Amino acid sequence: MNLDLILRSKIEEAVSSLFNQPAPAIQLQPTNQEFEGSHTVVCFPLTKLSRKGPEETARLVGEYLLAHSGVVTRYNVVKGFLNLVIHDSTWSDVFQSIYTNKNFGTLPGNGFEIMVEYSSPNTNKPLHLGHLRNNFLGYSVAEIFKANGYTVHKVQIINDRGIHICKSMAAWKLYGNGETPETSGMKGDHLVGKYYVAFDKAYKDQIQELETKGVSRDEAEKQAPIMQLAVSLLRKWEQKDHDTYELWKTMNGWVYQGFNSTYGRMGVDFEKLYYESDTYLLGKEEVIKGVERGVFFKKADGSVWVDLTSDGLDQKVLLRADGTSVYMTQDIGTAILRFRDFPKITGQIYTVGNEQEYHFKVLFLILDKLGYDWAKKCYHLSYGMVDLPTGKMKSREGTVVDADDLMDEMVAEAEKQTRELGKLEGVSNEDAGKLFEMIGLGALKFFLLKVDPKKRMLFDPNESIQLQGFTGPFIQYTHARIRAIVRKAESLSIVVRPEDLKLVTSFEPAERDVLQILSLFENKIREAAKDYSPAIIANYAFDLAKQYNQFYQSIPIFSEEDTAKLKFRIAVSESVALILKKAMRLLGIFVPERM
RNA sequence: GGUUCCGUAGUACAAUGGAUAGUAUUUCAGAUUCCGAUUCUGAAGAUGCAGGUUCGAUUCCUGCCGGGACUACCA
Repeated sequence: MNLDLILRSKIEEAVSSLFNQPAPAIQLQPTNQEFEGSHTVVCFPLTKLSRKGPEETARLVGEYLLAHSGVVTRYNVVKGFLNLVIHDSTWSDVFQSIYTNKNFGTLPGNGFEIMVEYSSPNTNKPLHLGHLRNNFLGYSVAEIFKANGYTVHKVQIINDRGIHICKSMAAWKLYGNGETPETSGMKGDHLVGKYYVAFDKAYKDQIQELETKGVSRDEAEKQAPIMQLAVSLLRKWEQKDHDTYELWKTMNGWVYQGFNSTYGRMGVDFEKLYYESDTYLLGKEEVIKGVERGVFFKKADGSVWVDLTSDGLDQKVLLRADGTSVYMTQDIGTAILRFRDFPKITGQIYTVGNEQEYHFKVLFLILDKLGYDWAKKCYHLSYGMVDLPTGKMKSREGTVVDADDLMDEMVAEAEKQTRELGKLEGVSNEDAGKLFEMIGLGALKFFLLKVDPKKRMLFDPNESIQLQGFTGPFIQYTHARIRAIVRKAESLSIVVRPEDLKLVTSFEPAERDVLQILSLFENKIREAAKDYSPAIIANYAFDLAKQYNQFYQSIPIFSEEDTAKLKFRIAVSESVALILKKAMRLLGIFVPERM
């Protein structure tokens, strides 16, 4: 039973019966701490129907609920706010339904199928801090949709072709001496990234050298030998030149190995991978068909464009004059291919940074113009950049934070703090290692997810790993401590049966507060899916943990004589632990049994 | 220039148009016979500026100030 929904329907009933008019949307919100009650109805909007003052209107609704709802035991009116006190027997019913429903927080299948794309890296360098926000966000949103009853397909598109990888290939050919991940001991993606950096350095040097010889900057950029090598590799690749193609495959293979180990550590997964090298040709076909159908047009030089001026945007190129495809062309192909592969999906979520908002606006418009009705069901899950306390993260300023390095640091910090607390007696090295990993990564994920995705955010590694405050480890700790309590109860042979809960007929305020927030979980999951925002779940989990700590502090459990009350409190603890666990799962945070 | 996002305590984040703007952290003052002292209680501290819409505005509208992103035949 969902108390929120019950109350809403009762209030609607009250309004329509009292004022003989259909009820408008009911504004129901949690009651402020300073007033008695748990739910508050905002009655100002109802005054138009009642043609009475706000307080009188609230009083009438309150009286009606008292007489007819069966769940309200008292009410009070402050200005136009109607504060409702829910009957303890109703709280008891609500709690029993949560406690006995092991699937609480997982809504039944709704028959819809969607696709979530996230990560989608280039293959010329390792993942960085921005990718972490992307991966955690995409993974979490996918999990949230699953919990809402959707069938979800997690995918990514890998930008495996183009000048960027050819740059790494060029530098490797010139300076690599046949170095491989095996001979160098480096992770494959880092090795390829090293040559991308080497390319950049050599390129800059060569430009400068040419400029001192009097060549113009534009010319120097084109003439630099290493750039010419990269361009020739790109051309050879497109002609499927054997050696070039093999080198490309080899180096991409190194990168994929590196990525896979990073993804494994992050705890994210994918059902299917798409590669641009497979989709760009389909995109090209679609564009050419579009020209034939008059959706696009060709300029004198042979390049193909789409005109979006009627939609308030510019003209946008789709094929270059030389017939090669651009980023947009590939994305058109990828989208179409995905809907062919998964004909039942009703929508697609693209997890991509907000610097590409314009790109996706254009992409969805183009797909719509091509006549694909699913174009309207595509959504760009846009997120803001992640800043560091030390300054902005920009690759050209050399302050990119590598994802692997950052995870190492977080885990090392978790280890340091845990050791300082001296909590590791009797824990094997292997278990301790797993624990540091759980805490370090939990801190990282929670910190990146607790902020509204669309906002630019500041990541402070030190703050994130604190075991107190609005952090992942605080949630993990609370869960671990509850599990310890439950184990203790089990060791004392205390068994809680659902019927035991009926014996508790009245609650302390702290108990009611925990029950109230417990009962909101399913609403929060729905809200999070509607807003594509794991931040809602993160905030909920923190509130629940905090509320539980107050409950735990104010009402000691094992010093009680009253066994009914004792069992009730253990059941509350179990339920909180279960829901914290589900919330952590939705956020992709590992769940420790003890810390 | 155009489009767009953002400006909330020292710091970092909240607030479907609702009550005295929440929470964390920091600082200060306290509590704890106990299931795990990584807990709890109290105090101090904020909506960039100017108008408008209304019973009511952090939220919606207009202008200004400040910051970011986009505005490539790059990906």
